[in-house]
Amino acid sequence: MENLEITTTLRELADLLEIQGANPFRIRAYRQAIQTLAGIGRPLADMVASGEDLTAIPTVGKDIAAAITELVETGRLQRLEDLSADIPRTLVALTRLEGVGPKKARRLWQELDVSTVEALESAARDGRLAALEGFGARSVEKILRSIELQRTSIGRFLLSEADTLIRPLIEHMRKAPGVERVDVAGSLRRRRETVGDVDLLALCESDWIPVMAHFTGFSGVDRVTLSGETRGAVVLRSGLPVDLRILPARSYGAALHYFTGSKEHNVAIRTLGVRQGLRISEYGVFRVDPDTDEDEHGVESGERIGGRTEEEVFEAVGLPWIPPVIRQNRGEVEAAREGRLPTLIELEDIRGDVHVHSTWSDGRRSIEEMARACMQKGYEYMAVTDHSQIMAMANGLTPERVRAQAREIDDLNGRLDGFRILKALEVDILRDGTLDMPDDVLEGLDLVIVSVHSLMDMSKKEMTERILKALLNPNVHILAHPTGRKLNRRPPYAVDVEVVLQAARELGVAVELNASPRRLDLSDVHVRRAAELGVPVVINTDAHAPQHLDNMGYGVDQARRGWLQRADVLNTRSLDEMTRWTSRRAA
DNA sequence: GCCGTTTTCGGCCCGACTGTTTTCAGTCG
Repeated sequence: MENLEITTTLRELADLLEIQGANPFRIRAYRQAIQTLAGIGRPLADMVASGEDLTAIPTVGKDIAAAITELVETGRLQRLEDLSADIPRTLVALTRLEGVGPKKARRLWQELDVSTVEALESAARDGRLAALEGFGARSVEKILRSIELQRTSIGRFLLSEADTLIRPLIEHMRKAPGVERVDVAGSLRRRRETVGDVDLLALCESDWIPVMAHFTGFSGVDRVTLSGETRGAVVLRSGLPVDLRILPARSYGAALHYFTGSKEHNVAIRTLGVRQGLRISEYGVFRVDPDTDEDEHGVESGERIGGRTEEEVFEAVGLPWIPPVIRQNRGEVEAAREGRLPTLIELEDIRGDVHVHSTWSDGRRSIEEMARACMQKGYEYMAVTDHSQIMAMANGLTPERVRAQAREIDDLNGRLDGFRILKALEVDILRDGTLDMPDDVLEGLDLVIVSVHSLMDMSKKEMTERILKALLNPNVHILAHPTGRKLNRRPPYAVDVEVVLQAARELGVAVELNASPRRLDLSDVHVRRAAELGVPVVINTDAHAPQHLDNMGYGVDQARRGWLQRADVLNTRSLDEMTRWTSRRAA
């Protein structure tokens, strides 16, 4: 059993306990353990198998260790099954809606007999919900809006989740009889921010039947939805649907291209082929024989002129290989034809992370630990950007604590060789656009990030003005997670991104591409626009623990989807260039 | 439910905001 499955199960248990009204600290204990477990790179199943003491993991005690062991060994959790006999598990889905928490979910169930999102929607529409004490017209409206959003994003997995969930199946398929290689295609290969399913390709020149049996026989399979000779489909226990196609070498590149998509990109490529008398399909590139009747076109009729590799497919239509991340039919075919494909930024180009939290606010590790983790990545610098004081829950910094933190950073900078910690803050943009920190404090910092964490329901006009006002403060360098969205959870707040980008250009402010897989904010489209406008983009992880620094790759993927090149991204610059840029605004 | 002692029970981050209230519960971060 995967770590993600274990944490997902424990999370469901915690959610149900909360709806039940259990001791809040007990629930917190579960959540803290989930948080810790989510950051553990090693498979818990291995630790169980080798008899390691799981209670050695901080926040994991006797009971949670036993739960993990039970899950690994039996695939089930008795206490969750007992609990769900009393409380419908579907209530958990209600708490995913904005404005509905455990208490309201419980009341909806007990007082309206509503236990599913569908039933809640009916109750909202026929007036029963508004009649319930504590609910009014506005909350009904908010709930309906949230249901609508959930409906459009339902069944989609975060890119990071799909990466994790598919890995064991790929390893499994690499051991299938006669399989020479296995590749990911589809939206996962294109690194889309969320994926609905995963497409796998397997290269096999021998008998395919045992390969398909190997696939459907994988231990993580919940159900098999399709099992033919060349194509199979399963749903994993995690809910992730996976398609497999088995192909011979002569078609493999064509299939990889075809199943990588996007659909729109494929249409563009096929159209190019048609003009040159070519038929391009997942089986290969074929020269159409004009003497052959239309209905005599078998899948492999005509002269095969390519298909072993993707390069052959592109070459057949006179193009260089196009990176999967930009195969969106957003100009890449034309750019390829004209020899002006971008040289996309790479993870190795990144030289620092300038949005990192520490235990001074809501981070989980000290500044030194975070800095050492950055050094291990080969970075030259890191900015500590703890929260400002209005983020009370996050233990935000007062001006006094900012000064105290500066002394700690000075000390560390004196000790860390070849690395620099920048004194910085993530300052909240208040309702009126002023900043949650006096200017004289900001003036003493190396770097100032500003962001919105409250009052996200403002009108577009108000929110845009609020952010613009914040950017006008000459101490501000970077606008973090500019739209506030959380994938599959919360829509972006209403803000005119174009106006903000224009202002950023005028004022010399950079915009962040927040690399957290849950945010990836700005979007590919908006970062591309930023680069087009000449607004520097900075890719940051917003790390609250060392392992979050690994999310940089997700930010880079997103940047690549937005066509960004190294020069477009601020934190590809050296420390000297970076400090020159940060001191420029104040000058 | 976990942790750390005060060694076996008490403490565990809490302020802002919303929508509904008329004094506050619930949600969010």
